[in-house]
Amino acid sequence: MKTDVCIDTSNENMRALRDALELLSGKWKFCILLSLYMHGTQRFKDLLANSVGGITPKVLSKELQDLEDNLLVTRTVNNTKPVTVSYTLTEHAIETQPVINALIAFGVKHRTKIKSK
Amino acid sequence: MKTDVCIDTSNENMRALRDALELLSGKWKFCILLSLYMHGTQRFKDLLANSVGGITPKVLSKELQDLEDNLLVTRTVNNTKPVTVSYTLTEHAIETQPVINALIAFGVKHRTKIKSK
DNA sequence: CAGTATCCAAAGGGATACTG
DNA sequence: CAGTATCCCTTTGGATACTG
Repeated sequence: MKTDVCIDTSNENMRALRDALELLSGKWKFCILLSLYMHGTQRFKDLLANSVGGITPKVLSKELQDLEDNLLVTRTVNNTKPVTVSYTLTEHAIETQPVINALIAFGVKHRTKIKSK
Repeated sequence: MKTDVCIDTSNENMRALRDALELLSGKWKFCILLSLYMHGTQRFKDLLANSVGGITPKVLSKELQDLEDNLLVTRTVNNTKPVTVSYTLTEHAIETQPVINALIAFGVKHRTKIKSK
């Protein structure tokens, strides 16, 4: 007798994948990270109006908090008048770079693939 | 005078990233793909009960249709009694492998990072 | 400027039962 | 076995206005 398919809940890869998705899945997190990669440190206003097109302040605020809680971005209040706030990637955020690069590569290839359908 | 920050809507990377996310974001798509990578061709029942823990038939059905529409999986009806259906990754699905690997790697590292908080 | 508050619509997803 | 159908709840996200 043979147990043919193992249950993936007990699988480490599946577990790690689900962890990653729980944090990063959704419409905005990767876009924010990419924007910070490309432009470096940015202010709330810049993320809102320029680099992450279409996001609203409420959503951006919430996404940035999630990223901060998970040690992927740092929030810095600047001594300016009026006060400005800067967001920067942490060292740990480097770990997301391969994911983003792979997603972009897939997006590019997928576009041409679907076009030729 | 200097235009300091470009609008990312016109950026190819951001565009590709958003395309990829539109298709692959969510709780299940990557899990289904990973499961097919690990176990090879599988039947609906196996994906449902064994390899993708927790998904319901309605959702699995819908996710598989999405993946099929986007040329990532192939659906095959087998000549058995009762009828069975097999799902296999397409050649094009190889393009998602780097994303999944990167997500898993991130998930592993992120777990240890957050634990030590 | 950097958010929050409020309100609301749509999508995602789960439980359960049912069908060919 | 491989799905669909129905119902319903939660989450996500958008519009808009407001505050320190």
